[in-house]
Amino acid sequence: MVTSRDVARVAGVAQSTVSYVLSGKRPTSEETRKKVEAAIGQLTYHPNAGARALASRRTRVIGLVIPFIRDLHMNSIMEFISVIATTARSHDYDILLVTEDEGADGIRRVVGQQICDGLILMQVEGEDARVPVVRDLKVPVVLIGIPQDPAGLVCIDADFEMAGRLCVHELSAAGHTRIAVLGWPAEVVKRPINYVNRFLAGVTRAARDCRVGLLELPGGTDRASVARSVRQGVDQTGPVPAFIAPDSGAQELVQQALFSQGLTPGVDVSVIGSTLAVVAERQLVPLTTIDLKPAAVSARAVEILCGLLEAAEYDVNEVLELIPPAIERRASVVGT
Amino acid sequence: MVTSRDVARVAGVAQSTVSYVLSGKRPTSEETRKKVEAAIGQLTYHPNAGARALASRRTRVIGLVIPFIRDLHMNSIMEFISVIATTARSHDYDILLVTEDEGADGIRRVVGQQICDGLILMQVEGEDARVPVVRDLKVPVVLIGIPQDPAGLVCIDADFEMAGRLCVHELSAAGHTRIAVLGWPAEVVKRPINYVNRFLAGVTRAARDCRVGLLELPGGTDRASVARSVRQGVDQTGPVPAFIAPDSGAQELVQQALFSQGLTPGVDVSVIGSTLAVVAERQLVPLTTIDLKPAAVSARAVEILCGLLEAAEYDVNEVLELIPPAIERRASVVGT
DNA sequence: TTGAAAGCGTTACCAC
DNA sequence: GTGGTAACGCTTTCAA
Repeated sequence: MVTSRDVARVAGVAQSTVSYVLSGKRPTSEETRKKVEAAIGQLTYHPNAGARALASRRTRVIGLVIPFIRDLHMNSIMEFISVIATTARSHDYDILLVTEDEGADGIRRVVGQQICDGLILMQVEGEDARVPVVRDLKVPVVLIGIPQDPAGLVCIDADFEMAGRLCVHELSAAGHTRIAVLGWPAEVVKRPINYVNRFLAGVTRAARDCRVGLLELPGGTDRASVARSVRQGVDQTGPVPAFIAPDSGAQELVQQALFSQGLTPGVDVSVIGSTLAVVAERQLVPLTTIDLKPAAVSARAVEILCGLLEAAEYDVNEVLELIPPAIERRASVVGT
Repeated sequence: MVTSRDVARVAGVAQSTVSYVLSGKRPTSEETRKKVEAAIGQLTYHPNAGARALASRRTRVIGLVIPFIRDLHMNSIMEFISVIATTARSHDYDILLVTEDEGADGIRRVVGQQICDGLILMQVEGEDARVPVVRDLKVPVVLIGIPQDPAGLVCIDADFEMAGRLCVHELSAAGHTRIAVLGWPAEVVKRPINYVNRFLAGVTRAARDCRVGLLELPGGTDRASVARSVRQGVDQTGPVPAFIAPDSGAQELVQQALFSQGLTPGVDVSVIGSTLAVVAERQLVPLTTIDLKPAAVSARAVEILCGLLEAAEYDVNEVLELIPPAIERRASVVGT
């Protein structure tokens, strides 16, 4: 392995000078910098990460705690990871995976071993076992998702409350006076996942503000239960309501259920969806969608953490940042 | 930070003894081991990863080169990552992410900086830009997927050839004499992805062996083109053929297309699928499926790499290991 | 503007 | 079976 000593020898300077040229932490003459850079290129020198971490007490690695695979929203998780890794690299950080099934010990281990400088927690839920662990860690941590008690923590998430409001306002503006909102599947709802509540709170509040009638229907991931809910909404007395399908998995099923009721979304009935996932629209009639911007959320999480890591002091103030969703009109929403 | 010196002081032994107790690289008396372990527990000591890497020239980190997000098979990618991370941990290794968009430089960087001891490359294609880079790296590398020229490389993948054969044999045994096989979508086929060819080679060979007629139909990810292909298969003169739907994304569409032709899979027509993905079966009539065992493939990749890492010598012999798929009969396949 | 040298916290060799 | 100590390759302080 080629070391900074080799570079120094070739460049005819001291080893420390090589270090300073690389870090820029002290001024160097144009001449020596050239010499050092030439030597580095010639020898294809890469500073040894372990030695650097040992001496500088900084690893330039971020630990990413990924959720245990639970077959829900796996593709969205992949997008998060991909964006996080890329954004981290643009700040000269690497990503180390910590699987959730390692639990609290896993988190304490990577911090204890000083394998990474900080942590990002993905998919933080209302009552998350990881939260108490990270709360009194002496490294900066950024949570994606808002736990029940975010006091003293740095959290970021999509603004689900706003997403709910946008859905209702969009439909109301199109002339709808009755809206049916499908719930999330039971697997999601039974755990205390805050974004569900935040979304529904937004919907409820906007419905009140816009004076539209609200019908909450059970959600599901299977064709039968979604079809049942849709039928229930259609069978109400009065005009056919507009539908809000907040879970990406259900959107396609909603379409199909409506079609089989003789209703064409975007023509006879309005449907609006909001999703964290890169929903595969290929099979769908394009519709208005609320984009919760998972990429923006992930990128911002990294930016925030890198900011904390570069800062001199770690005495972090509580942060709660919500990324506003974008509304994507891919087809006009019609009135009933 | 608590160091091994602190542990040594508390335990009343030499620092080197602490190291040896941890590594087990030399015999220790029961008594001192107890003392050291007690001190470690009491102080919650974690060995510093950087110092350890520097001194031992081993990081106990595996670099995982993940494919650039291309919206195809993202959930299967997530399963791979999850299993790889978990398996690596069970061998006391951590996973560092290297995104494919960092390219050759990214790979050379992590190896050069000695951030990791070895590499796993996911989703290796026929002509893969990463292959020439890793070919002459002085760290062990395991490829998931078989490149055009696997000479001198350690490769592992699902046995797609066998999967193709199994599909045909299964249908032939059920009495079918005509089989229609849907291709992969153009996005997949236009790149030289070897597994597609391997699967089709298996199908072709088995069709010849079993003397069944073979009809190759274009694949697709949209409802229209899949429906067109299915109709084409059904409209042939003679009995309705059995269908092979190798791509997970198309399976659901095939079902729907058959239904709308008045054919019920498993009753009027046979369909067999093989998939790398955790296919969402929720909307499907359960059918016979070829399970390509992505988890087994990923776990084995890690096992192989760990084996190479623990071995004294790195002079790796070429390896090409194929994991046989499992056939899952979730409904009987009927004859035409 | 630059060089010399003292750590950083391990591992592993050499004595005993 | 155990202790002392020289690396490992870098960062950073102190002198010049």
